[in-house]
Amino acid sequence: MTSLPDAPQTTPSSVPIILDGWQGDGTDIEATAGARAGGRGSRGSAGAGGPGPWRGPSERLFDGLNPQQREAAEYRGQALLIVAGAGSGKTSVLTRRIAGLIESREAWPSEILAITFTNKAANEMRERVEQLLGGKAQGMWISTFHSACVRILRREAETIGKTPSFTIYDSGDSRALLKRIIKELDADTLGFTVGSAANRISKLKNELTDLETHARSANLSDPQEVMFLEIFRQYTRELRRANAFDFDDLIAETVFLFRAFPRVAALYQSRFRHILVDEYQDTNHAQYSLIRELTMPVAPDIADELEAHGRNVGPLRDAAGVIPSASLTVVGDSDQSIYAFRGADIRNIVEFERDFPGAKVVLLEQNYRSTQNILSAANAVIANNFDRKDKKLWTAVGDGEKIVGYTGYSGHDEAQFVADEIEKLHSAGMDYKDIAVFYRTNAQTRALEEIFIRSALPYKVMGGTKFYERAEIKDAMAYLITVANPSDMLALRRILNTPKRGIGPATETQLASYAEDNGLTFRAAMRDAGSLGLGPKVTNAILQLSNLLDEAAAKIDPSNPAGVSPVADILTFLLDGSGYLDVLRNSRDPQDEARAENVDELVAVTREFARNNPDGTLVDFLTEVSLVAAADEIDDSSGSVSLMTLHTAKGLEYDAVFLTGIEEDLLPHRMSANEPGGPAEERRLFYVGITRAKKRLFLSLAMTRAQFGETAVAMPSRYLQEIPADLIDWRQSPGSANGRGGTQSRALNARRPGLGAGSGGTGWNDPLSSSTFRQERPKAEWPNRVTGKVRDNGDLELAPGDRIRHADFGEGRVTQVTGQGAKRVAHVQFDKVGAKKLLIKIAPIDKL
DNA sequence: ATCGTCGATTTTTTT
DNA sequence: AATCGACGAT
Repeated sequence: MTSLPDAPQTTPSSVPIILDGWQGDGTDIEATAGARAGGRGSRGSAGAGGPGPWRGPSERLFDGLNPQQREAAEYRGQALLIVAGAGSGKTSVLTRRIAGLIESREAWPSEILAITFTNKAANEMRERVEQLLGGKAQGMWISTFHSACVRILRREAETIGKTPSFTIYDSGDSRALLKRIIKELDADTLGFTVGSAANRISKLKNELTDLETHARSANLSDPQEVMFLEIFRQYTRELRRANAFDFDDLIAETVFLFRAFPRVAALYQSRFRHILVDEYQDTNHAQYSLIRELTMPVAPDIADELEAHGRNVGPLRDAAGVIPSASLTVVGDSDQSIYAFRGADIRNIVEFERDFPGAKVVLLEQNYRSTQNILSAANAVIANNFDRKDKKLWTAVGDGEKIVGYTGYSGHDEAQFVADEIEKLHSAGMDYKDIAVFYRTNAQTRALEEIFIRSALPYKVMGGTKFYERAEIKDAMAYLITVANPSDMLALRRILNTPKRGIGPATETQLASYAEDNGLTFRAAMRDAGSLGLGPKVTNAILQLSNLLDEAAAKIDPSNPAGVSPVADILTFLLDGSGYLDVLRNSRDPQDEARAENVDELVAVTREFARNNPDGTLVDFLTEVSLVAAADEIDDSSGSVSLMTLHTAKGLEYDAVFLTGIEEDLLPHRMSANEPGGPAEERRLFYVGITRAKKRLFLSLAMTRAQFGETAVAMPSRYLQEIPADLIDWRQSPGSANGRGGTQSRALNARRPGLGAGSGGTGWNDPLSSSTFRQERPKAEWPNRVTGKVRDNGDLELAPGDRIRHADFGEGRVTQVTGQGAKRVAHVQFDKVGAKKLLIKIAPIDKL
């Protein structure tokens, strides 16, 4: 840490003092650290380079920016909208803008609030800003909407009747709660499902409609409405009793907090002077409102109050005594809006200029990511969405290679194509980590994974069945949650009889009614189990669990003279004391072994957490875990191919991208057909996928796809025809692959008149006539058909030169064997289908 | 209270 | 195909 020159006059001197007031509950690690250090981080070049504090940011910061980017980074004003096409370098602009504000002394780091879409993006942005500044810039808030709101809510919890250790319910928890409520109310008879109720409640919260407001507008003569109201009421009540917020509450409750307590709002309004929001096109109404609240000026009387409470906001105030609103920068691209289903409102960005009169708009159209062929495809596709401002991405890097297309017979065939092409790319020198495979639905991973495992391709599935959603992890987490937040009945109920200790539903009900009758909490009732007149075995079990939890609670009690234990210790204490791990290890269910390993992995995660956050508390850990997103798991150094949904792919880029399942009913998805604006949003999703690719783009689909265990015929996606035919090199085109003659498919494949450079024909750039095609590959024996069975070849010994027979690929000769033990891989030159790599243990092969 | 079996239901995307 | 819940036997 280099020391900083004296506080510059241009910087409001109030800031460090404001920060002092933020140390209250100690949950704000960064701000606290920043305050102790005098509200600043160390800075390399600021003092050394410029002669005086009034100078603007140094030239060095803007190196390599094009004129538009530079304008966006340098503009100073109340409101700035950066319309940033895909790959146009918006992160560079944002980071330099932040670094410039700090370096020129226009702002302290603690006056910056930057909102990103994922934690990963936040961490990257923080790193890049610190890199630009040549040191740590402590006190900046760079985080997601949800993380920022949690920090605010934990700090202000008491104001709204919660404790700072409130639990965050993820969607799974919300659904579990709703399931109980719906069952209790017999609401399913009125057609309610967990999903529909969860959706509706989520929508309402995203619109900032709370229970009372909704009750006022509800039609009480409709029994379904009445029932929904009751579900909503009970759900709200249970959350309150559990001292918990759901995901949507995090945003909505923060807005309500600000609206109900202007003085609390003023703390944040006066602290954050520069607010930057990334992916603005995906903000929903609640998030929009949050930004509006934060960018409100502070009225003179409230500012007086702040000063009366010792916050020196004087230097911020104008002649009328008002603290003017913070400056707002938003970055977005309406063509990449893909979250309407969860309330994102494209109008937030489209109407930004109306919302913030006098706003400056900067357009970034030059793309630094992809080749022109890829961009031309993207432009052509998105041009079919009508009500949009025309915008054309362009690049200076040249055409690059053509897009490759492939139509498989089945999802497995398609997956095999993907695996083969990845192998080719890899042997041509491309790293696995620079390759990604995208799909519309998580269910599509199955076929891909099956083939990838057999091909011994290193891959990683992002999101999907997340680590933290596994039952054994949720169990272990429930122990921790119960310790941190004893009111959380959902968590307590989960561990009550996990592992099995003889406390069944009947006992649970007795405990609950005992608690009710005596005005106790459920936990207190457990401590009193002796006076319930239950069997000695059950009584003992309850008391044992109760003691275990109490002892664990003592370990996080700050008043405990022995000090606070690290999260890892608490977790192992709970796992040992409850016998949870022992039960898994001694189980004869083979899957339990893997579960035990997962739990061990969680312990490792807690250790890692302690390393990264020396002062991190149990609540900090639980928060972090609750707010991890699929994209956060991506480890750039992993050396594996990344598999993810198109939604998760947003904001990422890869050298080579495979877009799979480009079929009707999948992309666009069947469910989107009825939604207004659905097909347009699906097109944007396709557009987002295309624009992730830097050098190579592969589009693939299948003629038949397995779903619900049945195989259904699939049609090529309408969006495929929107790409000019000359951009795609079809290895196996839908035209021929679909030749079997459905009139529907012909209609879909027919070239619309006047479109494209087409010289007529099918419209598909078709290298294989359908007759040769079928002759070569008779439908009866699809070369890449895959049997769903998992085999175990045990220790089949193979050596170079051996002849083998593969269930799908026919006969071939082993050329090489690599790898060890269960991961032994045979390189086989097949007579008919060429070279493949196979995982010996599970490949459907026999030695001849 | 626990375990096993049968049958229903499932798949859109996510913080 | 696979998971989840309901129901019935121990």
